[in-house]
Amino acid sequence: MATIKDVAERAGVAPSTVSYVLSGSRKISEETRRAVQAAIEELGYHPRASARTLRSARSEVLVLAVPRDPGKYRAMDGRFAIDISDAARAHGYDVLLMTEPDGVAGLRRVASSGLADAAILMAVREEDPRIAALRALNFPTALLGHGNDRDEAELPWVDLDWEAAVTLALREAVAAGHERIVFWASADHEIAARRGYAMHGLKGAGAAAAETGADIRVHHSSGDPDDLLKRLRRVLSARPRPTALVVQHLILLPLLLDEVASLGLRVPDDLAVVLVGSLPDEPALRALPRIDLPVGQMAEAVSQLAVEAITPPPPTRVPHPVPHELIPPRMAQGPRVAPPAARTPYSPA
Amino acid sequence: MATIKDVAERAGVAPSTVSYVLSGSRKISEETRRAVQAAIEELGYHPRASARTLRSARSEVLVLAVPRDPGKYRAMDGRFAIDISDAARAHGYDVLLMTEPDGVAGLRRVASSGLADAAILMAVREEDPRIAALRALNFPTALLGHGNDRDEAELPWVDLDWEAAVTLALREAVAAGHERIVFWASADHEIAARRGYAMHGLKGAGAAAAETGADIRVHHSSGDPDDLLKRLRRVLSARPRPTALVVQHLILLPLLLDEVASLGLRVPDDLAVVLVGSLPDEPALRALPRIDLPVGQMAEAVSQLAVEAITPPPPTRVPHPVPHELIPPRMAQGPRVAPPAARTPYSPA
DNA sequence: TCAGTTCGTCGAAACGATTCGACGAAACGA
DNA sequence: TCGTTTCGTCGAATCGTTTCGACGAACTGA
Repeated sequence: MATIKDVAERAGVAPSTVSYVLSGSRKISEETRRAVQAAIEELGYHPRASARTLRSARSEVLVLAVPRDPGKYRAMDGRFAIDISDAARAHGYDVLLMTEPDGVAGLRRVASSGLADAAILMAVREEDPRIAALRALNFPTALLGHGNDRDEAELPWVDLDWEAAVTLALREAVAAGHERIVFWASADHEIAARRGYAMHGLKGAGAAAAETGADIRVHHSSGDPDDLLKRLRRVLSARPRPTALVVQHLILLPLLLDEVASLGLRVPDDLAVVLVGSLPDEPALRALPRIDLPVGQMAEAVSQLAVEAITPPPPTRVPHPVPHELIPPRMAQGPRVAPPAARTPYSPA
Repeated sequence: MATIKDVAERAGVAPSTVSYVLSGSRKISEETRRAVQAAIEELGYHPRASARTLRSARSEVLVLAVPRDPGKYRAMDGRFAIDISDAARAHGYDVLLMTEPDGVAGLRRVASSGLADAAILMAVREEDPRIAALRALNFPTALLGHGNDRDEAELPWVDLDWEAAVTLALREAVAAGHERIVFWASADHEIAARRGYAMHGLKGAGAAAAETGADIRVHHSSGDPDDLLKRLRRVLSARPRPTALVVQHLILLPLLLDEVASLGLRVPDDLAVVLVGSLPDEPALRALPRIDLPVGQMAEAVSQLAVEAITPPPPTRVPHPVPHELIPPRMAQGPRVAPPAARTPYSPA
């Protein structure tokens, strides 16, 4: 493994000169620069990350805390991880995965050993102990998602405006002519845990009801497949039957659609289905009107916030506000909400 | 940030003594050990990873190269990433994500800067340039999946025995009484690229046909949703209609099932569906007989191989073989393959 | 011609751990 | 009593960068 010393020797200069060529932080003559560059190429030299980090106290690494519900896996999380990694690279950072069930110990270890320069937290929960731990270490942190926690106000975050998203989806359903709409909210346990997206979604349903005056019934989903199906059957057997279903709880969506089909209901003729917070670019979902979770945009934004948190802007006369980004929802490219079929075909007496 | 020196001062010993307490590589009196431990607790001391790495030339990090088909996202990849991260931690390693579209440059950078000690490559393709690059650097590497590449023989890998898996699935279908079975193989582009799982799957179908003598038709899937649906409709409109469908191309499975339903076919009464290589613990799939991809087991195995590749076993008289692990398939817990319905219900004359 | 700049490069210190050889004190055997 | 081990600890070198101050040489202006 070549070191900076080897490069210096081969180029006939001092190691510090090589360093300056690399960093560009001092003026170097064109001739010297060329000699150094040549030596670097010839030796295939790459600076040791550890030496750099030791000296500069910067690792150029972000740690990403992935939520772990043991036994449960959400495709969305993987997608975020990949998109965040891409976005971070664009800022010159690599991404380290933190999947330990006890995120607190893991984050503490990574943060205080200097393995990473900042953390990105996914799926923050209320009174999240990871937030407290990182704040105690004064470790730069950005959050993906937000709730209503006190601590969160002090940290930068990015989120889809779930409230506006649910309102928008319901409004579209109403605009398409639906009068009896069911909002299939987050699962019981998410609501019990007062997850941000869950609470905001419920609020959005309330707002839509008030705004449109339509008959919007809210039903909580369930994490248990059988339970979910039972509830769905009950909801769809009500008379008159709802003609549109706006779904925020998407983890079990295939199961849900399957059940709808086996109840003999055709989508969208018998039941219009609208999704809120879906995985973008999912071919399987292309036939459904939906509001995708803007994963790419959120990944880009949260990476940027994390990087910015590393070197706080110079203190100004007016205190700098902690940046929060609420992304407005928009309907995905694709089909619009289908109008309800006439309940009973028109038959003149 | 406390350093080893601070700890030493507070404990009234030399820095080296602290190091020995931490590593246990020299005998230390109980009294001193306690004093040092106390100082460590009080100061919340964590050794700097960079200093450690600089000195020891070990970063305790694995880099995981995630396959990137731009615009495409496979939930399986995220799942592997998370499971591998868990498994690596159990060996004392953290995982760095490598998602750069040009994996070669990224891996070269990480490898030769000493950011990681070994690499895990997912979705290896034939003549994979990443393999060549890493081998040129003599960088410890383990592969997830295998094909028929020359280079692969030199590197450790883990894979599901796709050939046996497909054979097993088809054999189960035959055993359940099916006589006309369609094997829905990988997509055209995967086969054209001669991906390992695709080729092995096809081979398994051939083996099953030879073994059982059943009428097994092989159809290649398509990456294009519309194309896939077109092919499916053609296959299912053949007369006599196949009674079982063994599916290896699962990315578009929901779409496929949707189409089956909208053709008016009930699963499994009109058409038994068997999956090969599915994501484990997917509630949506619990009603289908299937052979799950053993993600956890593969993640564990590939992590272990990567770690072992870092410190090669001492050379023995007989040369050490490169370890390759082919995991035997097994049907997932859940429903068995349903027998075909009698084509025409029995009706005594 | 000479003092003062500017320019390009160098040498050395520092970052924070690990580890080898050394060393004083205590324990040991003869 | 005196050499020899053994035990526990220490000091110093080392890993490979970055960066600060210094220092000749060349250039400037009077």
